[in-house]
Amino acid sequence: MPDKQRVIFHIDMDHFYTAVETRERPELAGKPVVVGADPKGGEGRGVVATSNYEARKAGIRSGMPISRAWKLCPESVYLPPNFPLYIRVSNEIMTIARGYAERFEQWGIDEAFLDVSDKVKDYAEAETLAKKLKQEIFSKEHLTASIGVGPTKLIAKVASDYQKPNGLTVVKAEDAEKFLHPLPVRKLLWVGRKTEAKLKELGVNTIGDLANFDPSVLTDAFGVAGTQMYLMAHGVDRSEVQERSEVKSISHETTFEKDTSDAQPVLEALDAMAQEVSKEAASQKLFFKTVTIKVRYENFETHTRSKTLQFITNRPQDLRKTARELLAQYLRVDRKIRLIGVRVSNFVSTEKQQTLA
DNA sequence: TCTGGGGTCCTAGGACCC
DNA sequence: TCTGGGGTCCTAGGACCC
Repeated sequence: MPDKQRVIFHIDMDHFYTAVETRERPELAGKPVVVGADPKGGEGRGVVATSNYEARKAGIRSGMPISRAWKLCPESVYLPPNFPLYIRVSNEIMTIARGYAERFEQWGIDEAFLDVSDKVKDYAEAETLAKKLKQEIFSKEHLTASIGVGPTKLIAKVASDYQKPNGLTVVKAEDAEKFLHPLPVRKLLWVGRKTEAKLKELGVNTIGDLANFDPSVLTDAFGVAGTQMYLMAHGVDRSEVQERSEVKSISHETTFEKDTSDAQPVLEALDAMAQEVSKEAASQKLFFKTVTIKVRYENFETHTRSKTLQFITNRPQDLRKTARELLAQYLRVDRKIRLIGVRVSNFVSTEKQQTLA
């Protein structure tokens, strides 16, 4: 292979939550299924986590308000997420996939990057290997995956999304720009809704437009991200497939069923979340220094406030007290609260703590 | 359309230290 | 007197990912 091209897989499970639910409950097969918030007859708050392909035919998409999904397709089956189940299945799949890779990087619950450069001698072999991985997952888990194969993480990621479900798309380095350029910029990693809108104002709609744009203008408008975007549009992405290191923060947040300016239920929810979060930290043997609370008012205005303690702790009473202090200024009779959250970060693990001691 | 919950990373200003 | 430069940490907000 010229220039020791890398070979990277991006694997993406097809409509993961609904696929797992349908596997567990075969009577759901063929029906539109939505996993997410309780629609409550169209009055529910929250969003769609995943919809299967039958529900997508009705226009239902991830991230859509559940009330809108209900209007589009009330006859769909609506299920609450069963995360313990999804995590168990995810772990099994990740174990299978990890076995194919020299280096492995999990990406969310149902995606992963694999560096298989040393496992194959060319892209034909890479394609065979990807098929084998899909096959093994299907025979062991009865779930389908889409895989993208490319010389960089970015290209593999875009490729896995190119044909879904149950897809396999292989893009060699020499075909990368031809593959990317017709696609909308939104397909690029890190180009979300806001960035897409700003690019549109500049007249940039496709990845090809981006590749032909003045890179210094992009850097002025977007900083380092602008430079990265320009390189990505040319298929350049030097980032490595890297095992995720330890967790950086632990948080819980909750949206109230009804917005409230009453302090009591807000404080009760805060205390309960503080309890949960400190328990989670303790179970991972982590001590934290920084506490952050989050408040969202009914108009969606969102604030965070954090405090770094002079000591490390994972005691629930320390978290509760700090969280209450941070929240106090946001409890106002004239403002209704929609959501509150608690996060801890700045961890010191027990091992490190022992070294310090 | 009316917007979850769990995360990561970046930016920018200010404090503080040498 | 009217003022440095570099480094690190803290804080608040925001974009993005699944």
